[in-house]
Amino acid sequence: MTREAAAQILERIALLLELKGENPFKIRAYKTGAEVVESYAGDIMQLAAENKLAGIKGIGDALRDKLHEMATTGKLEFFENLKAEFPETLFELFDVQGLGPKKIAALYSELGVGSIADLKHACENGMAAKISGFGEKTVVKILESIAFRDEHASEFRVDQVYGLAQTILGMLRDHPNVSRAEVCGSFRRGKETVHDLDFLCSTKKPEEVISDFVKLPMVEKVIAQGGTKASVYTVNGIQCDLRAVSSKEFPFALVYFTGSKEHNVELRQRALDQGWSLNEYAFTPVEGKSAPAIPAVHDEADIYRALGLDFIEPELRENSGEFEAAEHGQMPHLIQLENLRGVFHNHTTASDGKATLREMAEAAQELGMQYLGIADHSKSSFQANGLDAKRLRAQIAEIRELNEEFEGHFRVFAGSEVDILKDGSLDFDDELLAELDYCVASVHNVFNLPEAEMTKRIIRAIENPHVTMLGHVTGRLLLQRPSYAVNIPAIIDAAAETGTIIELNASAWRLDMDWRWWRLAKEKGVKCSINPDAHSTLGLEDVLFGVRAARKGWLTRKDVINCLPLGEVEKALKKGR
DNA sequence: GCCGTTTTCGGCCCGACTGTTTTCAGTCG
Repeated sequence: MTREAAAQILERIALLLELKGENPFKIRAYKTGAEVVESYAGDIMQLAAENKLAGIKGIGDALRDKLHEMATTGKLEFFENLKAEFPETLFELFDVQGLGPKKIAALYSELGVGSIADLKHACENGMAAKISGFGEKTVVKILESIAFRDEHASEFRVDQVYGLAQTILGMLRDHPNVSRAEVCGSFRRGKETVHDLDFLCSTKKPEEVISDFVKLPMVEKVIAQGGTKASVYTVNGIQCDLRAVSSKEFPFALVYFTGSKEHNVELRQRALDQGWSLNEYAFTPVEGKSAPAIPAVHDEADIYRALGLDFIEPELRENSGEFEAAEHGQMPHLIQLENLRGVFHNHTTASDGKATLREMAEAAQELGMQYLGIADHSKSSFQANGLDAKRLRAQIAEIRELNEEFEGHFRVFAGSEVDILKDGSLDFDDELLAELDYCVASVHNVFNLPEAEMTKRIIRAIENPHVTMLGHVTGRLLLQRPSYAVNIPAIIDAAAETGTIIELNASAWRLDMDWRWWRLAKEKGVKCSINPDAHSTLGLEDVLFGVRAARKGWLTRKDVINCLPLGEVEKALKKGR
């Protein structure tokens, strides 16, 4: 059994015990146990199998025995028995906003609600509203949350499909009969969520490639299979399509299947203006029209060039200004992952991170970074073990001490992710903020303010001269929670005026501020910081998703402060201090 | 269920908000 599977079982035990109204501290012990199993540095399942878990904080006698059972037998009887008391689909109810263990327990025991479908039914027929503690508003909120969920039912965050996309692409490229292969569609365009993965390959033997594709180990169900295309569902319910074309057709098909539809419509119109028709296979002269000779096409750039355009990066193909830029030689030189020199906004075990300060610093160096910004939560974020003034000062001292070891070739910046309180004031006083190298200000509570009030709240925070950057501007969690009401253009204006950096939170859950706003921000002169918001050493690698979003937002290395080398970035963190 | 220890059981994470109820339980961060 993998550690992920074991951790999930412990988490599910915690949920079921909550439903049964067990001692909350016992429940927390299981949750902590799940965390430990997931993030333990070392092969915890091997240790569990060998009964060598003694001394690991958070794993006591009971969890030690349970982990041993899981590691050796592949299952846990205690969990099997517990699980059998409830329907399997019950877990999905925990995804509904506003539903916690108590309400779920009431719904289940009084109405037999055991799935989202049951829940929807019970809300619509008025039964749910009759349960004590439930009312009209609760029901409305539940239905809204279900609708939001339905709306995004077949969508996936990019982190959910990234590994799969790379694996399948690798397998296609390794196939003896495949010469070129690419992932197309919204994935290639760098969208924040996708609903399927579109693969394209060039081959002389399409049928063989297709037939091998549907037999890939991760394929669970074949939806359709023909001579040149196939659709399958993989283990995680992700739909993957493959199209096989000839080498000559490949560039045309690549443009066509990358999209967007709107981009393709404009592209085809431009081809027509030139006397050519364009489809996924070729340029063809339009009959009865005099047209220039069709040039040879070997790659996508040749197609754009033939139409008098500079190459348009896939991320920009949304028909939102890219054609004008490509026509006039104004395509931005988009930022690349390799341009990043450091990362801000990261957490450690001091608040809710899983790795220590030192571990984070080592991991950042391992990734080739020149600096690492720490920004643990502030005291109002109790749930995240936020630091109070005393602990923050101790952390600053610890960072200064650690920096001496690096002798200037690497640096940890001492920061804080300070809560923006309801009225726009900050969780720490100016005196303490002044002791930091930088400060990220973020909203973590009271999400339901009217737009004007929320906007005012955030602007007040960024007007503070100590606030270097604004964290996750809208608070959205992709596919799970919409953003709170906030006037983004007004925020951008205020950031421009005060010289405040806006974060592009690179966590695949957030990607916030959204790529759609970055061109405006850039025009106004607002700088971006691509922040992984890492809660573990692995989380640092989320900058990858941030760079994709930044590219989609037309950003270059000049727009992103963490492309600056160590010697220069410090200046960028100063804001009229 | 875990931890620490004044070695055998008491303490363990706080506060705001919402909607319901009428003083508070449940949820969320």
